Amino acid sequence: MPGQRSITEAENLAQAKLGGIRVRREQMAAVANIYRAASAVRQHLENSVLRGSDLTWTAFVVLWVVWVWGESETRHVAEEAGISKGTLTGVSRTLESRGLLRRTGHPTDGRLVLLALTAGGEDFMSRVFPAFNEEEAFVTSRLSSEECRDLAEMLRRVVLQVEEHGEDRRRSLLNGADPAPRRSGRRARE
Amino acid sequence: MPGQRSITEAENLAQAKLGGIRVRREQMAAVANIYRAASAVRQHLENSVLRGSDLTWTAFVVLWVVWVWGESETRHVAEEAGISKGTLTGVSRTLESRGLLRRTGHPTDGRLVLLALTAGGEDFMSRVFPAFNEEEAFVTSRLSSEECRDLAEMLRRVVLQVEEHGEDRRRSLLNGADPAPRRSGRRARE
DNA sequence: GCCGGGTCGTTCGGGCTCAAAGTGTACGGC
DNA sequence: GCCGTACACTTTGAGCCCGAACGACCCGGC
Repeated sequence: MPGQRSITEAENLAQAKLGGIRVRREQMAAVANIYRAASAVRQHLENSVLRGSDLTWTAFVVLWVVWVWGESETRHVAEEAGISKGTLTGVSRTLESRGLLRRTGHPTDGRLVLLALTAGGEDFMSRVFPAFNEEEAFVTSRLSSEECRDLAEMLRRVVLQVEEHGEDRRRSLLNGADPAPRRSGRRARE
Repeated sequence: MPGQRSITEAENLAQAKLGGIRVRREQMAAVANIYRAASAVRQHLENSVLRGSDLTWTAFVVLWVVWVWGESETRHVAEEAGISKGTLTGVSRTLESRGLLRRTGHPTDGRLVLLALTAGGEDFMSRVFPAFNEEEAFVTSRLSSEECRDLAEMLRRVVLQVEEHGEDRRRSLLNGADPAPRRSGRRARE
């Protein structure tokens, strides 16, 4: 079970595997737990409040972004929701077919598409968001509000570090070489 | 850009949307940032150390689990890696086709399948893990080791809360009703 | 007027994701 | 030896996921 014990155990085993090489344990444990917690929270929410309406976490996040920000251009929604533009095309189509989201062309710029909630979508969010927030409180119930604030603040620093320096870092790791191509993805026409 | 400002702004907008209803802000911000940080970290690692070998985060995690724990039964690997058994079937096949993983039937229990690294897999991990750990240090570089420990500890409490009480919680939310079926998934034969 | 560089959303390919259904093995009771 | 229950992995179907390629569009310069 992925509790505290096995995490520590895994660290020791990894250390042994590497012989003399230094492992940055605290950093490794922090990253591992960020991911573990994200999965646990997502799974809990998908199987509780979102299950009844058969929405995925991602679909809900997109809906939430549009609800909060109002009618928006797709690229901003993708950015805020943390998914790629290509993924948003699919997700927004799913939400449209469920009658929760509306897609409209921009009146003056033909390249843009605007997303907005339908009346049903507004209704859905004002009904489901409180339940969602209630579960957010449930999963964090072993932390005080103060601790939640600290936790959020530390995570914010991780996000900012990657946002502000990630690209440079990746470039310098490549050391001038071209980035390796991805095995999957669209190919040039011939 | 999903930095601190927009998060706070989103909270205020959500509050306005709900009128008088209480929003648990700290809890909401904590959950939102857990997910944001997890995505940022995953994306950075996939586009740096994992890109050259064209492995996804999930594939790497599976490899890591098998590397650390040694030859293991698939259900334990799935559990540790935080993915479902069905997903593991696919991922382990990908890794097998890349020559990094070996799948063997259990010598005495025909139901079990054992996963182990090939020589190439061992080689790969001892080469790539140090680089991976280096990036874990990079993304957390705005936190002290002390703060990383605290962060990991708080996240551990979130994970434990969901693991220990999540199922009961979901059951009680349903209030005796049958869980809603998922739209996707296999159908009965007729 | 039109041409070329830039931007936008969409398409595409390979792969991941889950849960439910299905297949096959194990093992205790009789 | 056979039967039923339990268990472990695989298959399936619908959908998410990314990034590169693509086509439609915008706009400044000429």
